[in-house]
Amino acid sequence: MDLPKTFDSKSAEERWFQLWIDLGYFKADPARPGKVFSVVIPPPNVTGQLHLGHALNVSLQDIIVRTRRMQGYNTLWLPGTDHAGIATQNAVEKDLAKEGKDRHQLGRDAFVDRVWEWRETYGDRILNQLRRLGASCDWSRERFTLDAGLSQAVTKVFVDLYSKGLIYRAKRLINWCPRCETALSDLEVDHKEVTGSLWHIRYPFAEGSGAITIATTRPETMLADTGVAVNMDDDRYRSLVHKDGRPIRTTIRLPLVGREIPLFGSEFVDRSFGTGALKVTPAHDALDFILGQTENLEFISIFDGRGRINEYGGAYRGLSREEARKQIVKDLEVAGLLEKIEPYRHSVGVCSRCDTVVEPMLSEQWFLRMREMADRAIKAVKDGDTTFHPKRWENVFFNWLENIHDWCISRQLWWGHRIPAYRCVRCDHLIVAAERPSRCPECDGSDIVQDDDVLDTWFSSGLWPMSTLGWPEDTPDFARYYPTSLLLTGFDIIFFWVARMMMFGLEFTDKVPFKDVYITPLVRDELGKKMTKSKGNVVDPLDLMNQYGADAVRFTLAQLAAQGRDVILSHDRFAAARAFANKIWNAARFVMMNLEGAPQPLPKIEIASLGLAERWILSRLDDTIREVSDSIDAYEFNVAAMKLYQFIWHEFCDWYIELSKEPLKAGGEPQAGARWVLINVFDKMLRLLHPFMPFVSEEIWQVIRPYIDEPNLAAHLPIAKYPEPSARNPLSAAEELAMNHCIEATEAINSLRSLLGWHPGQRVTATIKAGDVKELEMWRPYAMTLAKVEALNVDASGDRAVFAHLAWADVGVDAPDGYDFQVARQKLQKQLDEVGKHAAQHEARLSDERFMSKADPETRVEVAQRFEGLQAQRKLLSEQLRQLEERA
RNA sequence: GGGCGGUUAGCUCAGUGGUAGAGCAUCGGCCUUACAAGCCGGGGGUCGCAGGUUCGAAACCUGCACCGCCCACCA
Repeated sequence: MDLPKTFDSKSAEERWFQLWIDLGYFKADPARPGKVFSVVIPPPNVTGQLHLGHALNVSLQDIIVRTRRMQGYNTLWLPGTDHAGIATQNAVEKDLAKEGKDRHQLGRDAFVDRVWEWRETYGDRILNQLRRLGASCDWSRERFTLDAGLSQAVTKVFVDLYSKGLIYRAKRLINWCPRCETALSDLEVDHKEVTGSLWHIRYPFAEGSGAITIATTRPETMLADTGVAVNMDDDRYRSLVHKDGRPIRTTIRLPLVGREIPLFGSEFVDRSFGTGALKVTPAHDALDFILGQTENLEFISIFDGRGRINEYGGAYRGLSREEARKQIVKDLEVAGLLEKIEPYRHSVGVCSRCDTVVEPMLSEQWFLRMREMADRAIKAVKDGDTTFHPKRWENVFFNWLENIHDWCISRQLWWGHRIPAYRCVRCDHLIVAAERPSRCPECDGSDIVQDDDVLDTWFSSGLWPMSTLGWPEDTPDFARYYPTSLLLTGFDIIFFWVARMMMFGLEFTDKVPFKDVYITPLVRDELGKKMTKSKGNVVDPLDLMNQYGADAVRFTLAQLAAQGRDVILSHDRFAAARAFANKIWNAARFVMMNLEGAPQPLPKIEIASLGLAERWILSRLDDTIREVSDSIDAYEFNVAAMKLYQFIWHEFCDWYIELSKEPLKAGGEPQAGARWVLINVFDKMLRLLHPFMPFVSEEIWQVIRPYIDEPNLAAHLPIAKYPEPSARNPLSAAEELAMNHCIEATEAINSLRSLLGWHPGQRVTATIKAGDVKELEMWRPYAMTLAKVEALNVDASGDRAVFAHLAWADVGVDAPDGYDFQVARQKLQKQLDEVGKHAAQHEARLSDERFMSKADPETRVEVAQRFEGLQAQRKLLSEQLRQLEERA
């Protein structure tokens, strides 16, 4: 069969993926017997656009999922998307803004309809992009966090946690985003360094004269000040808060407002900061909130939901925080109370979704008590029920859970799971229930309204491994596939997601939701920078796939995914992976070229009757099978990828294909043997490669498939049996050694020729003589063990095939005309020095009593052998040098 | 302020106690009927710095420097 000269990745991707789906290869069946391997995908946001983080994540998952499936596991990889409450709502709001509208103009119902429309339009986009990568999910089981079943799980969990007393309602200081107009959890606040100012403001005492100067970065919040604090040990202020060893209170008249507020001492105040005096705004600052509680201060909220000054702000009412700040500073200056302004670098909290500076606000919200659940999650990991890879992430996990605060789970958004809490309009009685109650159990009133708030999007994500499998129903899927085998995700959502799944899983099923957690590194650009839209350094995986093919993208990401490292992109690597795909493709062309007229399938051949080279490559294949599957088991994707690369390119292509040319030409038994080995190795190799490069492997495998002799041979690679190494090594120990020496000797000959300046370009003729092993001996004393072949006359033009023959033979080489003995002599001398140095090192070691008594015996033998080899090499190099000098 | 990770060839990275490695780049030589997206070869590294442990350290320990990240209520 004729194959085109280069591999067309695009057409292969389109053809095979659809076919695999149509044939149902990725469909999981809980009724099927066998060991289970189950994974739920970290659901991308519906608004999402595929980025390299997804590509890495999905590639690695697909590698292990495809491997397990081929290994015969009952495999489920469940895909889906997350409604991503705040993110999606923002995206749709932005879309609306283009039409000059905002969500309030639409109203809640119309807005939510609009988001659903958005979801219809874009929700599948990212999943299609994952398919483009070749993700072998069971696409018939696709889930969405707002699906009916998943929503029921959310409701059940909320109601249960409420009845257990773990969910409660409380008025606390929370993070408020004035743009999104919702509460945020601590995790949803990013911290950003900004250059602001430190305003020094004089706060006059209420009685008598004088004032205390406070320093603040937020003068506008002074409208809500209800106290001023100093450190009680601060000499400057001690007399103001202490008298005769007893605390006293000095009263301050708040400028611009006129309210009287107390001055008090507190250990929380840092004497060295600013003036050592702190204005206290309990309703708008976390530290001040604590001070307000301990000092029993008044809590005044000065901002409305949009961050504007509210009705308590008097003349400043209606101003934004920025406007209020300007105006207040100006007014203070006019009043002569502004002492000075210093530039000051500090960090502010911003909404991680819209970058708006968040406002700490006093607000009544729903909270989830975390302590007990967190302790259980910690214990589960400590007990080894769940293991992180790499292990160090466990410490990050522990650290967060140990210091966990209660989780603010309510959001004042419109897009998400509505909180199943209801209130009787008549008597204000609160009812938390799965179904809307028709009557108030307290007053029998029928006017009942549901809580307007929705749940934090991570509340439903936290149930993902359970809810997607049908929980709380006891479905066959849930029974069979929960707990899942592996969670593969990025470290950035360990807190948001991994920890919460652990806690919910343990709380509701008494089981960890996953046995292993593989944490992927962060993908960075070529300069090592995090890829963000604002930096404009985002590399689109779709572009990469178009340029290099999906296989090359997957393979490269696997190669770069060393544990514990950031992934840094390198276009060279993608290009190299594409070249690799093409290399395999061309190897396939070679094989097919040489199968003309061969029977289908090829008749089985006794391993023992095969030639040495044939048995050698089979032996190397066995090693590779072991190494690749072990590496995958250990989640060392980069190691597995490198082993495959090395074997396929540098052993199979560079060596075996060259070695096979001779027997293929010879016909008869040698040809049949070589053909069988080519097909056999290629087959196994493609099966190993398939999880990494599904498309090129399938494309080729289909072509060679008719020649494969296997009972019940699978129709396609995704369901083909994963290779296992042969029970017995096809090579004897002696043969293995000989073959390795053969390769080394060949490389040595090449090296020698280069070293001595006999470049292939000079077209020297080498005469290969059976029986005379001088030249090889020179380089490798153990070359004596090489197999003997018939004498050949070959044109030594630098071809691997020719050298393969050289390696099989004993070589004598004559110097060409015009050979520069001087240059050769210098190079040889350098080589000799090098070898001498190594030999001396070894000799010193061997004569060192401490080494001989303390090193383990194996090492001693090894060193002794190496020393002997070096000695022999030195002797022969000297001899060669002597000869050269003689001839010169 | 606490914690984590990194520092190995020009670049991107493997290497966890025994002669410093790979890919890419570079240089020299090859169009050789699978593949020039290829083949053969060369050059290039006091393994961030300083101590320590050890017969032996890139690797283990201590300290330091620089880069990056995470957590934290310094106004």
